[in-house]
Amino acid sequence: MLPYLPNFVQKSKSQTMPRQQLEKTYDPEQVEERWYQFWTTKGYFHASVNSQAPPYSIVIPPPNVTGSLHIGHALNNSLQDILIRWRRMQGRNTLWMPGTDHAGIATQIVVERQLIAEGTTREALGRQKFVERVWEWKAEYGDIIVQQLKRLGASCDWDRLRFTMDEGLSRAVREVFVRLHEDGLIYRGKRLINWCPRCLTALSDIEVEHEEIQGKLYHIRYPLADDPSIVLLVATTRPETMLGDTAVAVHPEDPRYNRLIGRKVSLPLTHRQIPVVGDPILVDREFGTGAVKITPAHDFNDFEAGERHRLPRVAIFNEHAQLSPTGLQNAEVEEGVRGRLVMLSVPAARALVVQELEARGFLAGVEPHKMALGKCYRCKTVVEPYLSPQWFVKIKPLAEPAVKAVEDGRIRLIPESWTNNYLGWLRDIKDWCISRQIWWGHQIPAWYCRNCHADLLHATKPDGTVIIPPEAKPIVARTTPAHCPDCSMGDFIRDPDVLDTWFSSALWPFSTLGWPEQTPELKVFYPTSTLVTGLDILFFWVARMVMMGLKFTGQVPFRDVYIHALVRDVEGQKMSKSKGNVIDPLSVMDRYGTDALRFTLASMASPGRDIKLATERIEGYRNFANKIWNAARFILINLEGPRSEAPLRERSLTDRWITSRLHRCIDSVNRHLDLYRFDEAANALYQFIWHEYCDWYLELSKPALADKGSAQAAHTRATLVETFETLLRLLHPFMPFLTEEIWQALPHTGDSIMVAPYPTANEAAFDDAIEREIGDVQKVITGMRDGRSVQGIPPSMKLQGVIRAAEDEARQLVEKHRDTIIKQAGLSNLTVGDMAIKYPVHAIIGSLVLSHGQLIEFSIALPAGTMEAAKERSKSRKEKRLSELAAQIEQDQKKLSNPDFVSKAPPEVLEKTRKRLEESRLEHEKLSQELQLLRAQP
RNA sequence: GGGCGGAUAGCUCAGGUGGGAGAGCGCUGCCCUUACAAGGCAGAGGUCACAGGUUCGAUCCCUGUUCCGCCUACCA
Repeated sequence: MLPYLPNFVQKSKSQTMPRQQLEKTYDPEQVEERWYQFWTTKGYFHASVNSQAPPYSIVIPPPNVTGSLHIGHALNNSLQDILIRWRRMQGRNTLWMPGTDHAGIATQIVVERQLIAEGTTREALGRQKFVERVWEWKAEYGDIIVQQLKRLGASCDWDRLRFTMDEGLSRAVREVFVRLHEDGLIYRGKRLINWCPRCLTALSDIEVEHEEIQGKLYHIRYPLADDPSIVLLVATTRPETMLGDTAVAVHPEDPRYNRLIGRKVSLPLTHRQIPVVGDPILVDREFGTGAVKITPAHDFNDFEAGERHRLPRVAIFNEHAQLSPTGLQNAEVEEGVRGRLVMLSVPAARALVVQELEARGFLAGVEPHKMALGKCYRCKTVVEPYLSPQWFVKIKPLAEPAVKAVEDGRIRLIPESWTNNYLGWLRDIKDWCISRQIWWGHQIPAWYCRNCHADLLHATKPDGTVIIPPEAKPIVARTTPAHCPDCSMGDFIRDPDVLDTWFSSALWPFSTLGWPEQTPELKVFYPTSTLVTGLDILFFWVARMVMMGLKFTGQVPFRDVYIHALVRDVEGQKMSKSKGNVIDPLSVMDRYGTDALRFTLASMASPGRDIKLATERIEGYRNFANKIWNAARFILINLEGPRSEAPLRERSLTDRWITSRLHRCIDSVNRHLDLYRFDEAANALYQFIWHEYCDWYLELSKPALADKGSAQAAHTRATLVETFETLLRLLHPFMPFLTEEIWQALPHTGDSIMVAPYPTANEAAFDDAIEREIGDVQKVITGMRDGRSVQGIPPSMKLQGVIRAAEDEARQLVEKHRDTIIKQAGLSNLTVGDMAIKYPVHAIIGSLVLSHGQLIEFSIALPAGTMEAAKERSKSRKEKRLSELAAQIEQDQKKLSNPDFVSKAPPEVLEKTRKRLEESRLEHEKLSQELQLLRAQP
């Protein structure tokens, strides 16, 4: 235990310096690592499968192994850690399952870049060597993000750290693939998919980002084959694809064109003639010219139209999205143009085709047109629809139960407003393309018999990968098959594709717990309790986990899904390295401390709203940490002497007051955390600690502590320790390091604050009467301070005060607290009496109404000679207040003279209005008198 | 094109079930009052986007408008 003694204790013991000379500011740097070490060695993060306590579990959204902690991670994981620490302190058997994601495309890109820097390439290395290289890379850099999470204070169960490419998780992936295939929910087919010509792989629909751009709509003339005088005008945004057209569609009920259905047009720039077909689905009569070209190999709608009309598919682009020689040949493009077109990129091809069409009079017009452009979410390259054999998950049968689970409340989305989004997406979901043409990832467990496919398996890609044609028959199995079921030979080639990274992520909640084994972990911690995630991966990840969880465990993977917002910069812009507006959480932690960062993020996590983060805000919470630090210093300095064991009711009014307020704060924090209102919980803590505990309670406690030997001091010391220790526990989930550091220095029981019990509100401690009474005292003090502040009187100048009140009750209150008022309002003495007693000669006067409606008047004497200026300032303030009151009075009078209001408003509102009116009148009358007095004076 | 969210103090945002507008930061004034100048005390600052409606009463509920985000979509 000794090496972990906090700074407080070490310093005050090891050096004989007086306690007052403890560090004045909190230094997070030398605190954080020490306590994290301590927690880890003590094994506090580890969850037990043998515990009898009710479980609470969260699986981390696995960050990419290539990742470095960004502010989004910081938010996501701070919130998770708050929940986990809160529940752990509440006594739950808590598991926070950590891990990382192999991030197929992203990781492959990183390692490829490294190879290029070394002067070699992935292709030169070959698949096996390349994958080895990625593993080496992972071994070296893969846990950077893990270290960064630790820096953030994340209390993950690191003993259980997982990786999506681990053997266990890979086994789960294979198992799921095979079972889905057996159930007919996975199939292979040649279909049009989204293709990234830079990554050279297929992408799923949601991996395509749509960007609205100002494009052009081209009108092109297609003359009838047997009567060139008749021209069909088609409209397109992609004129270069016309070379691959295999039909033109018109609406069957469009009188302008329907007589042309069944005839043929000559496709410009080619030797081909293509049919005119009628298609009510594809064609919108209102749009463009009412006639559409059909290019089944390069457009999703056209692909489907092509199926309907059994049209041939002419693919003209290669995998790099360049016009391929064979494509152009198949398209029967005129020889003259073909030579100039070959190997051109899409934009170049478009320019040339348009130019050529125009030169020959086929171009009828160009108009501006807004359209959406699809881009690869990893590299931002424009995505092409590309015809190729791929693996798909038939998703509808999986989506339906996932819809139901949310509909019937087995899964709750928070905030609820995302529910419709989620449901809408799932109800309208399309099959999921899961194969990727990269090397890093889970290779698809499908094999092809070389013997049966002797003629089919010869072609290879430039990187040496064998091309498996769509008609090849896959054997899907958990391990390499021994014999071919058809020919019983044993020579196989494995499908070279790997699975979409999100395929393995979808299994995360149960694969990390050991599935398909029925492990104790799975029994205890599944379904998990809460998932905390950003809305950007609601579809990518959350929806798919629900589908897979239900399919393979029969249970939902989690009960609550808390969806937090994105972190943006002050301007509301998405943070990105290229814009240079990133706030790096690591440098924030260096500069302001981890606790300040965590508290900032928590306090800004309002539901359904993006977080616009400014460093000033973080600085503010760094100051908050320092404030707490100094409150702790104050308490430690004043701790000498016995502490009373007396029950609360025997303690002072202020002690009872702060206890009551503390328990309201406890109540508020717990309630808000229950509702995932991290912001409200954080704000309640901030408000209470700074503005009630420090600003008032610590100040009010000073006189009581002055006489160390007094019984009063013993009571107050006890209250200080009890309340502050409780407060630290209450704050711990938000600011784990600071609270541990201080807690260890305070009298406490237990080894660590992180396993101490979380405070619960004791309603018996709530005391309305005392809160009202102290509230009145605060009002009097503030009123008198205001008076002197307006006159610019320095705090060091003690003034004579007089308080008058007509009612005994009010005078008694003031008498009871006279010492407090004298001290806090900076008075030299205080005279209390009825309305007959005199004010000092040079005095400014004020008045206020107490909580029970009694009016009190007060005055503070000013130094001679300052009266003239003081009167003016005082006058204008009183005038202002007077007009406010007048407006208030008028408003309330109007209400109360309205018979509808009196008869229809609820009684308590009526009562409140009457009381307010009465008090306003009282104060108004008093103020008028004071003002008159001021005016009357020379 | 659909869907969702937002518009409240100079800035960033809170404001369960309608009943005297709040916080943080910033700003102004006075203060080094031995826990804290990363601080204390006090203060200024708002036709709650606009127009209607419901109601005794609307920042809150309803309708419409404008502007701004986000998600989604195959209108060539």
